[in-house]
Amino acid sequence: MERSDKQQPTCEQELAAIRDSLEVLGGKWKLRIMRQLNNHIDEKNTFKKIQREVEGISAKMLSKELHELEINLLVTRTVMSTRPVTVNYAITEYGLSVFPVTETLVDWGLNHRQKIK
Amino acid sequence: MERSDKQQPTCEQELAAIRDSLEVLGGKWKLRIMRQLNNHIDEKNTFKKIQREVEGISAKMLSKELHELEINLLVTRTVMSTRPVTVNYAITEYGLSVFPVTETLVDWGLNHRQKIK
DNA sequence: GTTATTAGTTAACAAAAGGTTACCGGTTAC
DNA sequence: GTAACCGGTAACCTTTTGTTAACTAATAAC
Repeated sequence: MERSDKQQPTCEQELAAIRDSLEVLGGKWKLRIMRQLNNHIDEKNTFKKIQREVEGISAKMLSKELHELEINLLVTRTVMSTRPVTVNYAITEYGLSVFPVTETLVDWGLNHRQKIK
Repeated sequence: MERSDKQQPTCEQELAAIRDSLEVLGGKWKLRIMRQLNNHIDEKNTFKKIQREVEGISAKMLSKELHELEINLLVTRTVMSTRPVTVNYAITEYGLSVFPVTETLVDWGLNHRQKIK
């Protein structure tokens, strides 16, 4: 271990890492929600506001997806003492790390659409 | 358009591109198959050989996934005139373009596992 | 003729993901 | 009191995804 302390992951570990990434970022809504929060990062993003702006999502799915994003430390949930009570969701510093990943997915997807058209 | 001929994709186009990427590369088996083919790129990779080496995959899924990869120009399918007939699958030049994408997924996934442990 | 091999296909089923509707508790405005 | 707004939850249904087991056609070895 002269050049680095990092172990090379095994093939199995790499496959597990891909599964982890796709589990946390995959599905129909997670990245849409993340992008929505990121595009309005200076504003208050309440549950209802997100639901209005992420087109087509139901309360059930939004609730579930936000909870999973929160567990994965990508967003924070803050109950505000307004009346009626509102809940603010915000991207975390760590949550910003998903955007380089999504960029590679965007680039590959755009290129692929050209390729197979 | 002074600095580039490329149009900036709209938000909708970016979301569509992410969907495309996840559709082509997502699911339980596609990236496993691609990695298996890439790790044995100098060898003949027949249907049965792939099935033996991609642990747990059924003939039905392997058949379906290979067909989809072929449609997306990521692998080629070649019927060999051996007896009994065998079919060789190989990654295309274009197919290699998925590996930079998978690397970012691997890196993010490995980092994320550290983060939430 | 029987068995084994390759490369699949088919049908039935189970599990996971996502959608729909109705509803709850707390609060405020009318 | 009634209706509306917020942030959900629960039950149920549909669609998508993946699994299992049985089967085919062509060839070859015994």
